[in-house]
Amino acid sequence: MKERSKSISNIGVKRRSIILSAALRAFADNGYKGTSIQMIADAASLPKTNVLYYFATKKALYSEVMQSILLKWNSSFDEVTADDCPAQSLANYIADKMETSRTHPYSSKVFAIEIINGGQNLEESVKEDNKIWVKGRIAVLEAWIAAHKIEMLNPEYLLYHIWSSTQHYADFSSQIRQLRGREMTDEDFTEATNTLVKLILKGCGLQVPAQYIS
Amino acid sequence: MKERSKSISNIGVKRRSIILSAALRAFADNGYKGTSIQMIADAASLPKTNVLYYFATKKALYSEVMQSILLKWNSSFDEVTADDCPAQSLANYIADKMETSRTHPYSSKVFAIEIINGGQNLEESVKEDNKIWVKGRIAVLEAWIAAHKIEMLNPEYLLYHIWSSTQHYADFSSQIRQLRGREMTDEDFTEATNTLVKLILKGCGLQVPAQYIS
DNA sequence: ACAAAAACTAACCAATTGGTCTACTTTTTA
DNA sequence: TAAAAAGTAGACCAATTGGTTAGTTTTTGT
Repeated sequence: MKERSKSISNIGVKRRSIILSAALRAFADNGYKGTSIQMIADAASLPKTNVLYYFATKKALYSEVMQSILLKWNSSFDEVTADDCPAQSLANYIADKMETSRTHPYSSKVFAIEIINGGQNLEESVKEDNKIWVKGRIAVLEAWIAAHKIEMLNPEYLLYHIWSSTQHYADFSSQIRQLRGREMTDEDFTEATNTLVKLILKGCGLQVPAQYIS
Repeated sequence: MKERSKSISNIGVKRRSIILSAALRAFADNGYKGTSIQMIADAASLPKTNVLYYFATKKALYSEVMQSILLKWNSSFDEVTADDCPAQSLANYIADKMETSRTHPYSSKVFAIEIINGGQNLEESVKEDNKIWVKGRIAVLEAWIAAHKIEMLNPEYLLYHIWSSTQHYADFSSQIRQLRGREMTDEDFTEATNTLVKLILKGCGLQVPAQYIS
């Protein structure tokens, strides 16, 4: 059995992915400036020059980390239309975002720091794409409002509300851990998700889908 | 009229406060590591050594910035008891936090970055104080739940919900600005506050106080 | 087996950083 | 009014940083 396709820079692909993981974690814990290439190299058990062999500059490495983050952030809400059920769609979106917070906390943190610091390192195209996405989702929310399917409110603020309350569980995990004295378990996340779904859906005057009632 | 008390190192007090302001802003925009003493000195129109004259080390300066932040974060919710009206108390708390986001965005950002990065630079006593505060507030919320004044839910998650959704307007202001194409005005903040109050209070099964209906 | 391509790495470098030292000026105090 | 204290600031330093160079080792296709 040959393994041609596998062998083409297979090792390179693996190393790159190891470096990207180490970098993601390091950037989340220390910020862009607070992370040195040496730290990433150490975390990946590689010499510094090897990291620079795969990623020409620190900025380039950071950019790729950021890109890999944004790839993970697709959700079922992307395809929701005005014909879909608001309660189900919003509940699923909240649950999706909470799942991302649980499984990819470092991604959320790196993104958060980037935005807090002004998003200077985000490519303009990424910002524009996001703007388009938001416009589309707001259109759906407005259609629901017009059809009296959800309460009247500024849809923009509803989106911010969902983003902030779900991402909080990733970004502020250290504070949450400190307050409870232990890490959030999977069960805790389920309870938190159901609480959020209930709070937000009731806030919009919607019934909570059965699957989100604990 | 003499001015004895005023003259004692008056200039020092002023300089220190100017440096602290410049440092707050710089830390918010660039993170701890991303901020150099030189940057702060430039922003304060002082030579670098002058900054180090007032603050022995960068860490010491950062600590003082952090302390000044936490001082600003008192709110009427601190004194709320089980006898108070949940709807009014929670609505006021949300409005207080939104007002802090509006008037002290840099403080919120520096604090957020600190927590996201693990809170390594926060003194243990600060964390303990916060833990005690949270315990006290949770006790009040539990009393409200027991008295059927608000819906049954995990009070901890309600607190996180309020923190995250209000602080979002400070921390993620660059994203919000990008999406709307302009800064949030005071009127926008009022609308956002009222929207949040409505969402969260309805979520808890409470009536929105008249003053928060736009 | 072997040449080319890919992967790796030690040694090195210029720039920036936090911080010190020293000397000077201004302000306060007795 | 003179000494002491507070404030200002240039020159300097060791450590760390991102990045380069130049050469070696390993992998690969033929």
